[in-house]
Amino acid sequence: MSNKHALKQYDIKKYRTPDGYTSDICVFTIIAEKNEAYKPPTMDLKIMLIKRAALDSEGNMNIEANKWAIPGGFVQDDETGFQAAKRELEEETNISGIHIKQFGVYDKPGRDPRGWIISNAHYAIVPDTYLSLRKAQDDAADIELFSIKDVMDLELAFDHKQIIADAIQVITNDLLQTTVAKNFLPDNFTYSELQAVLKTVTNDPAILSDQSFSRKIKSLPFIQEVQGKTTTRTSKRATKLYTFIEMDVIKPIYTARY
Amino acid sequence: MSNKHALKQYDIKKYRTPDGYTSDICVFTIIAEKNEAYKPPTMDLKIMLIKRAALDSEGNMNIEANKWAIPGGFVQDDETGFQAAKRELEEETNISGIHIKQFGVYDKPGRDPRGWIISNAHYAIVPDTYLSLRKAQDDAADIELFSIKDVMDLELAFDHKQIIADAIQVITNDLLQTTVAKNFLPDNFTYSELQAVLKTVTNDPAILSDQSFSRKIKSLPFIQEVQGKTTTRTSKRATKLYTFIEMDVIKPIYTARY
DNA sequence: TTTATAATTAACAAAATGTTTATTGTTAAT
DNA sequence: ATTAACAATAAACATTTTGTTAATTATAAA
Repeated sequence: MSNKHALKQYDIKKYRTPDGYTSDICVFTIIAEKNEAYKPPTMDLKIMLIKRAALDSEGNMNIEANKWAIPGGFVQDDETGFQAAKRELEEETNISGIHIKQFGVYDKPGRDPRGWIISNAHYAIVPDTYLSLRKAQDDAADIELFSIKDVMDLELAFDHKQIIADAIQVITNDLLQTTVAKNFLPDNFTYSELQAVLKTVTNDPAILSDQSFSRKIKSLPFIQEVQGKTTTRTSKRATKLYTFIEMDVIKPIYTARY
Repeated sequence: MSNKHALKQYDIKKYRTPDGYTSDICVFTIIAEKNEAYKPPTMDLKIMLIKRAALDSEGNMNIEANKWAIPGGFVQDDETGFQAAKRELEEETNISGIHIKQFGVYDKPGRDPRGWIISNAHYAIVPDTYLSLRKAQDDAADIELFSIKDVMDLELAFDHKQIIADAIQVITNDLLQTTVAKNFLPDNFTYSELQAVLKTVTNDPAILSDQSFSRKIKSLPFIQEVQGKTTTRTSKRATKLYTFIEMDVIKPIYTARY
């Protein structure tokens, strides 16, 4: 078998090559909904979509026109899909340091009517302020934030419905099982701000309960209390601030409580 | 920006296309090392590698010759990378129903000297019996199982060292945070068999302790005791058997104990 | 001055875990 | 036939953690 394998690998021209390689990005942001003074925030997880134009630059009917789609573009031959995602997103938002993670490949034959096009899919976490700003600047008819509760009801281009469904699943897992939530928060945050982020993706009673969560946060090894600094963002009373510690955390499902 | 985006997507011929799209597979198996009668097994997580031939089918020097590599091959234009992985693996092992999961894309320019080749990487879980058999059948000089503790010391082809390192990280996470361990086990297994699988990737004391683990397994919602059936595989005394229940499990790191 | 309210602490019962010590059932050795 | 060995459990109990409810604190706003 390994000879067969070697043969296959060698004879490169035998194989048809893809017609394109794109990098696509599910851009998530969390907006604070009822952000009243001295109140803990209520948050909602949103995804940014762009509306495909009716006509292309040459005045012809555009493919998948008027449908909502995730942003993306072709990967250049001097960059990785990850770098392409980063480049495109930084062009889009004018900010750097965005958290991006690759989560899937979409390559089903026929997924794009223009040819055999491989999509390398990423998700990105963008602080709310940037996207709200961006939307205000542009005329913005073609860019919109959708709640993850609503987005599956839209008519979406290509196989983007599947990509988005997968992205929501992955970011939900990551928010709960990694420290990626830090990318939705300021460096120093209150327990209720972290709690609000987690509440966008879980109903776990231990996270929903203020008393339990504010007690628990003190014993988490990947979170540290910031000494001598408080805020009144969420309460009239000065509130303790916390910060994430860089650390890999893996907790087996076999040792958890049910 | 969305116009720029639409333009980019339309003008497909402007972009260089990849020279190839491959599907590569890190094949993991767990072999029971000291499998004495009436003893709980001691297991070791292994990865299957193939040795690249010195010469190709035309008698020329092969690229990356004599180095160890993960199996893989080109994706055909009528299949997905996932299907290609499945096809290649089934050709290889002659078994079906293998658990396969996509975990990464490797597309760094220059990663393959033959051109711009995108690798879609998967990991597969194969029961030990099959691979041992296979190895015995072939002359098998070119196929070998390496312990994940040793594999990083080998000279590996292309960027396979990175791919393997990532695969080990991913399967470690998955073994602990999902029910994927079931693919290493018979349908009905004892607590010590499951424990042996988990011990290949963790030192968590709650998993290492026989008493704790055998007590805990009864309360896990995704594992069920098999009524009226026992085995003496691991002990002289008849031992209870368990089975996995199909179920998604997510346990937040924010509610775990530390 | 009072009210309202977010954050936090206190208190305590209930549940889970760590740990040590028995018990059980069976094979293999004497 | 008896006994030693041993994996799998169960039992017991101290310790830790959690769920829950109630109090306390601090401060803006009425």
